[in-house]
Amino acid sequence: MEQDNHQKYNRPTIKDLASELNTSSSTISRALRGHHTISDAMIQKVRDLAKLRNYSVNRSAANLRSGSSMTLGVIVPRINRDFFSNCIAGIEEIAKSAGYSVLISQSHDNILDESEIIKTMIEGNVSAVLISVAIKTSNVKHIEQLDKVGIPVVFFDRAMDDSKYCKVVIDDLKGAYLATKHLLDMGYKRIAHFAGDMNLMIYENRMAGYEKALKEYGVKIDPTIISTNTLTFENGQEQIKQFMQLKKAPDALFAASDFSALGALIYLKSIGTNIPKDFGVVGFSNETFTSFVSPNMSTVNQHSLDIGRNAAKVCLNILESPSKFNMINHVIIEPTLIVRESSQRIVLNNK
Amino acid sequence: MEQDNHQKYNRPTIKDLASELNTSSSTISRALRGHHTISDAMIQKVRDLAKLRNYSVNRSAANLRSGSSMTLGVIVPRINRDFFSNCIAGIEEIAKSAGYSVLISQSHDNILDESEIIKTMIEGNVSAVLISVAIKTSNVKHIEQLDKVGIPVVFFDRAMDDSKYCKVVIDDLKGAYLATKHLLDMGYKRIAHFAGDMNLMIYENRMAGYEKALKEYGVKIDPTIISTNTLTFENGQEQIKQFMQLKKAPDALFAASDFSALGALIYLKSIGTNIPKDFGVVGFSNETFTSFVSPNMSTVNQHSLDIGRNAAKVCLNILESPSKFNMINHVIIEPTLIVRESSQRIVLNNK
DNA sequence: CTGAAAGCGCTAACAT
DNA sequence: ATGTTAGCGCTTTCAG
Repeated sequence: MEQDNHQKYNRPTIKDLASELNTSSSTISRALRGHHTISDAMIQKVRDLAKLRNYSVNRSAANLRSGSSMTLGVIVPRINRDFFSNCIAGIEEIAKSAGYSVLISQSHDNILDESEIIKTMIEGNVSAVLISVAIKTSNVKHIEQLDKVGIPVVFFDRAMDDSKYCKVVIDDLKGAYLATKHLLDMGYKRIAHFAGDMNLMIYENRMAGYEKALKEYGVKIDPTIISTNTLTFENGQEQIKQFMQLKKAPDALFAASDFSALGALIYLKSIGTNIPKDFGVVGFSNETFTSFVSPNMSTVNQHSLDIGRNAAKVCLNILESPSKFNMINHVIIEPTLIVRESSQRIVLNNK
Repeated sequence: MEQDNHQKYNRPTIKDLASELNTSSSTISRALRGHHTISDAMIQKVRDLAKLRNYSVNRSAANLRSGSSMTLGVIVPRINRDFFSNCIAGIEEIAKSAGYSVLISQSHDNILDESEIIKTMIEGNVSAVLISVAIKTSNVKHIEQLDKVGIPVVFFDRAMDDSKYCKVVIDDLKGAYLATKHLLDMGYKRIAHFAGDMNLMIYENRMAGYEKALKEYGVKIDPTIISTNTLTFENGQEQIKQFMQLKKAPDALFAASDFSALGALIYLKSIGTNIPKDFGVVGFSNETFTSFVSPNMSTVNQHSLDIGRNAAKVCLNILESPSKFNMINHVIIEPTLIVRESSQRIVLNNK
């Protein structure tokens, strides 16, 4: 029988395939999924027909019946950051290999959007949620909605300071420590710090690493050259301008964000500062542009792909464990320092 | 009654709410959706209880029954490009205001992934698909799968050269023309061109715009300073190196991609070329980094947010029209040239 | 304005 | 190895 124009868009169901093969829809369902109790011959026959008739499964029906969507929900502040898109790539890699789909959403660093997304994910019955929280997310009420309905949550990178949740983070303290220590080793004396939002553990830890290195080298911590909420290009430009007008201006910068570090670097160049001779800069995240900009920017590599992969693995562990909520996983990834031109000067004799 | 630990994760259904209010599930369903035949008092009562019981709708069930997912599927090559993430932002804005969700997927510029994603979207019964095709997508077989099941498709930016589909594109020819004309006006004499994949209309058109400007100024087109498939940073670096070794090396570049333009710019700086005095560079897309790099890079603004908005609008038009496939929409967005340092030199007298 | 009943397409006990 | 049956949670006629 030829295609019927009257029902051109009526997609075939397993029932249709079943009647065409004089068998039952359970057999079709099983055959399509390669169930072991179905004969190879039947599997072949069913799959051939399915292809011929252009059959595709109705996920809504399958999800409804089985109670499982085989989908991981991923929430990030924004998708156009290399860091996050790499995390997502890592998640996709592991999820796909385990038969899960990935649903990507961005909160735009907005807690209302984040809340909304979580609601949608609950409605969609995602198997688990992997989240890097919005910057202003200081309470976890909307995240607890997931607990209430039994959906596991794994935090990555930007985690809440609540040890009852699984998380995959880098050792931010160490990353910041390495960066600051490196600047000190290069002979810089007054190292400024652009921190982030102190709500977030990651920025707290980066600050702590900065302070640890200074202490270790006997350098006094000077609050006048530390600023918080300095994460964007614009904020970085603005802030460094102010710092450079101080009587005791800094001669180096460790920024918790590549973007604000870039803002500083561009400003300093515009006023004729020689980088790295007179001023050293180290950022954080290894955004692609850090290797393009001139001078190339030193930065801390967070191994974003690994963060994503590990977050997905933790997630799958939970999903496959019988008692889903008895295992708390805290994975910590080691950051590495990438030294480029912006901080690599010949060490001065008068160090 | 207190929470029952035995069924802690049994999410309430409309049936549960119905029995608690001594009404029917149809009434609950209608009330939750604000159906006009339900009294305001009842609507209030139902919504209050729903909130109290932490009810959330089961989308799988709703989709299955209603046959509509109210979801727009979006497929882009990669999400970590400002251009695409802005398009997505535009789509999200319009979709959300019309009550649609957005499902984001990336093809990684891989036709197999793209095919796979389309399959998944069909299974998920998305209402429509908005796609910017993978670079190697020269046949539309996998896209025709969508037609077969009656899912409308809207192309944006990277469209197939097949007028039966709706598309939202910029006037690439004009953008390229403006860029090249500008370089000529600045007195550059030998303008090279980094083109993209000639499968894609956008790159074909950019090439055409480049040629149009040259012809208009009586400059002969020289294939030795035109290269194709030069879209990445690395390719740009490599290619400009070769061009600069020619006997008749170019003194300017119009690149169809900001990334390859950046590669060229960085290489030229590394060999001491003075930009823009001795060499002019114009890119394409207005990626964020173009305004950071030094010298700032001139580029063509594609108005990515508008592309996304328009693509979503075209999509909604189709979905709301009774005869979904009788309207072909071709929207063309006007690009604008952004002149920055990399091409803005004092016009020489010997022009 | 509300209720009863049917069924979307699929999966999974249970039967054979 | 396959068929029968029930039902996931919702929406939607159709009837009051």
